[in-house]
Amino acid sequence: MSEKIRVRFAPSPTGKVHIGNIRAAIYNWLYARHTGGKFLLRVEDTDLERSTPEAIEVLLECMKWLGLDYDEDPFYQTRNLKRHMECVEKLIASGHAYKVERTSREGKTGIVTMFRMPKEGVIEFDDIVKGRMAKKAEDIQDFAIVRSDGSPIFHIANVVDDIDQGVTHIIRGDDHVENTFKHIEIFKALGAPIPKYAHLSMIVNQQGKPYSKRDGAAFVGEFRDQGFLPDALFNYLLLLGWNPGDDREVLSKSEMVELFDLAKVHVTAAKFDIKKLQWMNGEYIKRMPRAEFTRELKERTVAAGMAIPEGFDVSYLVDQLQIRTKFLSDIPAAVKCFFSDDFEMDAKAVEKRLAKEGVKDLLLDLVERFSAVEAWDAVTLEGVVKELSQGNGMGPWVHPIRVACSGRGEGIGLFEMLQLLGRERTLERLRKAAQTLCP
RNA sequence: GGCCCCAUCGUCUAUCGGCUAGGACACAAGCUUUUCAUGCUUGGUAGAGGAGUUCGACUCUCCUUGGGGCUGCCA
Repeated sequence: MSEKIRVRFAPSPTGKVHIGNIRAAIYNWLYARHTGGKFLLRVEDTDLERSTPEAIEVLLECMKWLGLDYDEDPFYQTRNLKRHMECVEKLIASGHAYKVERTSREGKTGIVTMFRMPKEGVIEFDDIVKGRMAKKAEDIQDFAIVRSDGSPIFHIANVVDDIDQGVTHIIRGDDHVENTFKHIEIFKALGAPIPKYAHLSMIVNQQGKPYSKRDGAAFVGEFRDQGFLPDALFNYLLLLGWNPGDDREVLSKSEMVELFDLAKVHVTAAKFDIKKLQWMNGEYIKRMPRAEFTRELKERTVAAGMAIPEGFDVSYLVDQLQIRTKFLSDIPAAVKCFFSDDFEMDAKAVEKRLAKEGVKDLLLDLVERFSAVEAWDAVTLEGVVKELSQGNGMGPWVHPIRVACSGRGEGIGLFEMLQLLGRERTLERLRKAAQTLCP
């Protein structure tokens, strides 16, 4: 590759980063890393209302969270205003643009600068993902590039910035294909080389409409808050429109970089499937280094206002919990029964497992039997229940114990849980449940 | 309305003319000696419709239908 590849991610900061947008960033990043090119960031901050320092901070945070490191300093569109206007002057001087009085949709009348599209011929380009694209020039109207208040419009700012940043490949959303025909003419009129284009399909909802916040979490921050891992989100978004050509799905960053091929990106829109993302998240949690999961467990426990007592076997809990965890944010609820006596009793579980005839006696009987065991460990305790069940299934004992001791119908292995709880607390909870929750 | 793009299981997809159409998620059943999970096994469900090209079409061409995008002094 003789030409040095330069791609860019050019979002306008609005305080939230949409997954469709960040997927474009991911594809840009991967393409740059795969080809050894540069991944540039351009902040299109011309909407001064929304492009606050906070909004920009959110954007940078999201990129950092996902590991989308960029080369060179961020390029701020507002700082290139002078160049935009210089280019507009050039276009006017060369006859490619003209001023005219117009009335906007809002009814404001003023002088705007229009770009003059050719009136005949065909504008065409080879899109790396969509293939040959062509459109008759006559089908595209002249369009405004400077507002009546003198500020440059997206089309001119975007193109001039791409020229100034030396962008060679523009990888962006599908919704820009029509703009591309316009932008190509601007590049030509300015005497600049025309970059290569790759248009990415959109992420859509179950109805096939563009995926929006109405369809669920739509912004990167929401996924983070829900406990999704950045690498899982990254991996899932990548797979939404690209695959390595074999059956591999969970890929490391280096595999992604090595295998990514822009030409194999799909043309069709992909429906967002939260279920598969959840599965992917579980896969990533399972593969998480143990030390990291342990750290997360400790941090999240403390952050939820609980303390881990001295001598508590965290390692054993990690053994039990890591493979079962789908969301790191589920950790506090999953560990609460170990670090607090003030855990919620799931009403449905109580109804189903405790509020039944006979359960009270069963629990009290267990208290007695458990009191008698010498060694308080999972194997011994399981032995006790196994003996009681006489090979007919431990369900009748196991479920009430679980609910009585943890308040929930699901969790880590029951006897492992009792071992972690310790004799005193287990007996106490069984007694309490028998007395207060059973008929 | 005009212009552009798209079309394989419910979903993400493999297939670059030979297919008994493969994998993953989800779902169902079973196993892991009878808990919650994990893991494993098994199962069902797909090429929008119609012409054409070809020995042969999911793969190529055309039409129809359906879906999406654009058509701003938004980006």
